[in-house]
Amino acid sequence: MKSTGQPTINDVARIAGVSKKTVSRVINRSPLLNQATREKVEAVIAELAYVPNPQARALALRRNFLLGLIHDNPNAQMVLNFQEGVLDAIQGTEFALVVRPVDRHSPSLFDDIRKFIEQQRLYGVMILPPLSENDALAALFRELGCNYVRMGSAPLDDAAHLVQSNDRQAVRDAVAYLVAQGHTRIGLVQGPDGFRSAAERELGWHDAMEAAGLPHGPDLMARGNYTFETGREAGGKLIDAAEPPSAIFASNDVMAAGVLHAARGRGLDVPQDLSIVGFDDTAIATAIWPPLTTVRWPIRTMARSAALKLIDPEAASGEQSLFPTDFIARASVAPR
Amino acid sequence: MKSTGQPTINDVARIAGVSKKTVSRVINRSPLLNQATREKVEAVIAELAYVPNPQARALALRRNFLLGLIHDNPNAQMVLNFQEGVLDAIQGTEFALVVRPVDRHSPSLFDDIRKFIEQQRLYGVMILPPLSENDALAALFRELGCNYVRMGSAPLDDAAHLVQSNDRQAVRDAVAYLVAQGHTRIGLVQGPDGFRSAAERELGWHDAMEAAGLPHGPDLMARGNYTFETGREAGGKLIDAAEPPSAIFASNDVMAAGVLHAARGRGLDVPQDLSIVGFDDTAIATAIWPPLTTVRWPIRTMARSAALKLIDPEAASGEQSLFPTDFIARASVAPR
DNA sequence: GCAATTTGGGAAACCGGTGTCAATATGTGC
DNA sequence: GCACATATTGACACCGGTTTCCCAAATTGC
Repeated sequence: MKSTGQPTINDVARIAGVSKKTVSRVINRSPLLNQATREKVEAVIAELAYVPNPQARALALRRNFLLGLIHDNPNAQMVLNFQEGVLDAIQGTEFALVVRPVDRHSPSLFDDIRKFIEQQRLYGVMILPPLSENDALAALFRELGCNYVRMGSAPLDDAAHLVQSNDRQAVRDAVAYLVAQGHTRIGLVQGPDGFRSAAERELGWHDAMEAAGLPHGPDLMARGNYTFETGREAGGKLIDAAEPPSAIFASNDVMAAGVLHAARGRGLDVPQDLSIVGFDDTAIATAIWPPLTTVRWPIRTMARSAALKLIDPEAASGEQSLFPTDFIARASVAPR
Repeated sequence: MKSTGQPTINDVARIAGVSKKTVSRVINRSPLLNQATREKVEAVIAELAYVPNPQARALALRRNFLLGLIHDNPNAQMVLNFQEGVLDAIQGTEFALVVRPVDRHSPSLFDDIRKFIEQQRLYGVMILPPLSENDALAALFRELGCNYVRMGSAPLDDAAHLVQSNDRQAVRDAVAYLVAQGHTRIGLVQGPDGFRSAAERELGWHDAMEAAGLPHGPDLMARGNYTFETGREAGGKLIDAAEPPSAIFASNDVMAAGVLHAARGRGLDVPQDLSIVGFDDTAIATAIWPPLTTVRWPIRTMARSAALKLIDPEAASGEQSLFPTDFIARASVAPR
């Protein structure tokens, strides 16, 4: 007779006058169960406020109900939105979300992740860019028999293991908008080497410039690494060129803010002297002046989809895995 | 003979030629164990890459190794830094971090949290502001027998359940800095009603103004709710006043960015015409122009401390629970 | 050299669930 | 009224660890 602690299935069984197994059947909505029995047991469950012990279930079922999120992303808002999206998906289920920030430059990265997976025996993991672009890492998950979903900006894997946005198309459209505003020299601040998203966004710029018959040589390109400071440097380089652009597309919002900073430091007015477009629509896009024209991708929805793919692959197989982006026009672009 | 799946304690015991219990003793570093036996078992463990099943351990020990993080914070960078700090603390242990974003305005907030705690049977939870300021919530955790630590800007609880920064002192110092720069009319953009941090920061401003014998009436105060937009409105209100301030302290960085925005919209130069100071030192502080003078609080260290308090209360009892802040002088302040 | 005391390690029960399979009612066809 | 199918429930082993209890071997004291 234990009075302390939460009630167990044995307590419920004893009080309801049935066997453990019957209680288990009620919990799991087994169809072969008498209605009267079910109601009797449910009444006791409600009375005791009984909640099944997930650890015991995990042990018996040989799988737990933990979803992992592995990330090393410089964009906090993005990571948090992703977490919220996962929560949308697991709301009301017995799943929980375990987070694991990592350092992608750590030499022990793979060991750390392996240890994490083996220790926690996760039901599945979700991987955020840029880690998600690492095929060796995906191979590790397969080797460990751990279900996974990668979040990406381009085809990395089969649909079952991926949620993605079409960054190339999105940037193509964004740059086409600049062209429609009369801009003919449009600079590009590239993202870092090794980021798939950076490569895709560069391709989008390239596509749009080529389609419009506009120049798109290396003198219109400068590389950053998704940080404010590198965006400022790259922007400065483009602005200081012999033939500076009248508009710049930066591969993310933070770098776009850097470009803005560089322009202002040189006495340029944005958007009159220079139009700027970013990517991500994070909080900074509306926290700077002028507010930034940018591209929003539905990260929360994508996160929900990623979690569903892990929880219930069959049900999610009908779900899309390529998500559309939104172009958000704000005051940082003016007609030429 | 199971070839698939991870090795269990039984596999180790069989191969090492000892009993389960002996293996368990090795894992738990029981002292009453022969050195030779220990080494033999350890060799087998290493060979099989055996990792104890945390679910089974959790079941047998009647407690699991999950730390929960409950938050509803508008500041993504802060939440993420906190997560990283917790990870610092649990690195190398068997603990994992489970996150749970919530909506503090949801009518089912308490039910949701109660369900979360009961379902997951967490080892302990950490609560971030502003949720951490809710005493009824703390009472809920006590009722549920769930260990908790609150993160706060002022005394909310006994030291064992709290990590805090001294916001009042920090703001007092920051405003004193403005006074030292020759400013005599210094405005305050308050944080939202009901936020303890907002109240503390307001007190700090009040302290400093009073100490300097400067005016600190309601005409120098305007309220925001920690968002950019409200910061912009509050800043506009102060600037448009009959006798506008030459410097403004905003209770967080995002609102400070809003004030900057408002100033620029009215043709003021920052810092020449208006000096601005923020609070938090989040990413936005250096992503705007001019970079923001602000106050940094050691959130990552505080998070580490919070996690330690949960994991090992005795060891952490010596730890401080009041953390010092840093004043970060940048270009958004100029002498009057 | 023998009893007393440590020390090392095993057997079995247990944590709180689930799966398998058999047992017990109930209903059906003849 | 009887053999048989079917619906409902329970007994028991099991998931992979830990704890309790106890015994055998090794060491010590005399």
